[in-house]
Amino acid sequence: MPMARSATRRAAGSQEHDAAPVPTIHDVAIRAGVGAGTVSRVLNRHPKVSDAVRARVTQAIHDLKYTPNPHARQFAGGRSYSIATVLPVVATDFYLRLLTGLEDTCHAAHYDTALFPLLSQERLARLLTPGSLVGQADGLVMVTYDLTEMFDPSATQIRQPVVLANAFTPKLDCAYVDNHLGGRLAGEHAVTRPGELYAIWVATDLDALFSTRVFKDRRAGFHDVVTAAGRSIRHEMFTRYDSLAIHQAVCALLDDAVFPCTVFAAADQIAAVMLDEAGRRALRVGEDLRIIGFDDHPWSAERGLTTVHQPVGQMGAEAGRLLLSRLNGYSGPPREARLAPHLVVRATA
Amino acid sequence: MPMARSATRRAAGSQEHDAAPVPTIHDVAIRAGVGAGTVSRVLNRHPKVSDAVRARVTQAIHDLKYTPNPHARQFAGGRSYSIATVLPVVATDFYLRLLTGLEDTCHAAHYDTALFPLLSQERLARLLTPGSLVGQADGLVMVTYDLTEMFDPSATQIRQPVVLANAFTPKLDCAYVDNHLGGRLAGEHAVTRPGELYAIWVATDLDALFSTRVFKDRRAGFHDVVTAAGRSIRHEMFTRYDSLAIHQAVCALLDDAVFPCTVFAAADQIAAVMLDEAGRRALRVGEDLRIIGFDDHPWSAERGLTTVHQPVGQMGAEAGRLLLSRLNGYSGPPREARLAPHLVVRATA
DNA sequence: TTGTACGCGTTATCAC
DNA sequence: GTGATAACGCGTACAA
Repeated sequence: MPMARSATRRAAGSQEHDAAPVPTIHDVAIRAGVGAGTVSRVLNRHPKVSDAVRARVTQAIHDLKYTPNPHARQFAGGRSYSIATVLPVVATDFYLRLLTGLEDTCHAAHYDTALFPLLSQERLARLLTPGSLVGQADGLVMVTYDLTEMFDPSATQIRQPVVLANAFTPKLDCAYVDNHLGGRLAGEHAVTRPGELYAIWVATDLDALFSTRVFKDRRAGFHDVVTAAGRSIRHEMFTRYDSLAIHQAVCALLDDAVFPCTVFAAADQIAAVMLDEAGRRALRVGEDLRIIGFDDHPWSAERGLTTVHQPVGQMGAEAGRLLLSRLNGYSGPPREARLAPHLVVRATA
Repeated sequence: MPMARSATRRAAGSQEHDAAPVPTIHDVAIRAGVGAGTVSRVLNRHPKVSDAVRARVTQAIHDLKYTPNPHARQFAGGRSYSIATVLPVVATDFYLRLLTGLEDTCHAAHYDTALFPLLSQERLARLLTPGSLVGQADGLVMVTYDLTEMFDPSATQIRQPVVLANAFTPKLDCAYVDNHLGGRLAGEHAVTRPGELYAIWVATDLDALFSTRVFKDRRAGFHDVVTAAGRSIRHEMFTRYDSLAIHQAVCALLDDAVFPCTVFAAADQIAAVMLDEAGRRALRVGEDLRIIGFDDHPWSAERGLTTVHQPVGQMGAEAGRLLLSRLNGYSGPPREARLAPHLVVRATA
């Protein structure tokens, strides 16, 4: 007869406070005057539970401050209700928007998410091993970089479903923005403006660790349209995505630009720096200097930036949906959510 | 009689490949011709296992590519062998060094680590809840920010031992560098140099979300020494830790600096930008302009930067050691590892 | 030194 | 609609 057996469990090495017996599903069942199975059904939103019982159980859970033991849960053949997200450097608006979309979707389905930033190759290798915490998640989202490509499949011990966000491969579910189209949209607008054309791109892959096609696609799209219009780009700059490097590239471009001109900056972050610098140089933005960005971050509207809008939050949400679909049993061929960007014309171009 | 029962388990929603039955401890036991308990003992480095048996088991583990199921492991009353690290923005040399030290120590003890970057208040609140992945770790390292302070203890559902790295509180185990001493060391060197004194600090706490005493301590130490020497700082700048903001602060400082002078930059990152800008302005570094940094990153030596060396990797390692000690049963009062910085004199000052 | 048996908290499959 | 009960994989007494 199971009684106060819950009073036993205690995390190893807990600081001092001895009490705080972690309540179990049985404790809840007793307090609610039902069986453990019923509590489980309430927890898992099983449809066939009477409202009265559901209420009693919910109340008991609340009273006892009961939280299901995630390990026991996963262990019982169920799932851990956790999703691992592997992504590059975290502190940018882009990833913040993407993660918000992703997490909102996952949390709505009662999944928790953990972030695994890509810091080094060595760390990455350990990440993709089944013993690691990534291996314990029910599913995996890889943002911007398709890590499955970096290892031969036998070494890659990934057992969970994987979806890619902001990247594409035919082998996996993907949620991504059509960057080639984005480049074309920028190009179509740019060629209608008078004067010279310039562009600043983000140089990735410098350390050859990871690679993404995002900026290549934007550039290809822009080139296609510009060429088709019989125009050419007077000068293209490449910069690391670091605000000092961006500043230097912007200055270098403006130093020997011929005005009037239109600049396509492959990211709003770059466009913003160029706006600052243009102000410092007393250039008339929208006349001498026209600027088209890419991203449409919340602050882009405030600054009057003409830019290519990316539905970033939606991309995260789609990635979440694709993964949840797999977790709910879908096992067909890979699917994709290709999202279309659109141009937002404001004051700068 | 347990046989191929392992052939049953399968992650929900796995992509396609049906096979790959995940081996269990029983499979290993059978292959090695021993009991399951013995395999467990080998896994947990129990001393009383004969070398011969240990070898056979190890071989079987290798052959089967067996990995213990972490959930089952934790569930059986053991530990999950995972440590959660909560930290601010990740992509700086500082955190890279710290994490390296921390992870090396933890991995040596067969613990895996997961990173939880602090992106928003909302995310943080969910992090500290027992159901979240952070709650599943055996222990917790909080870097730079003491998150336990942000919530009243009843709401903070942290059940695991916590250690602070790069921060201090008397309530918890801490590994930190004596930043006040670091500031004093910089000050003592600075006052021996001719000319004016300047300083650039990092302004934290701007959004009042988190707070750290790190830069306050450096400033206080520097002030103490400068004042005691009967000197004063001609001008102090504050900058966000973002390379554009840093660049602006550096330019502003140099724009109306009186030379010769000595500048204490509260982080090497700032000192490096100042070195760049000084070169651009053709200032003679080490004569017109003397620069003292703080951190001593690997690249600081190459640039000849005089700086306060912080043993960052060691700080991470000490944090790991303190946590492992708790996990191994220590339950006494909080302990601290206070590490001493030291001045490294090179060409710039 | 090694094998056996039990229990950890939860979900799922039965009967009812 | 609900309550028993059998797994799930591993650690660990306890017996040998």
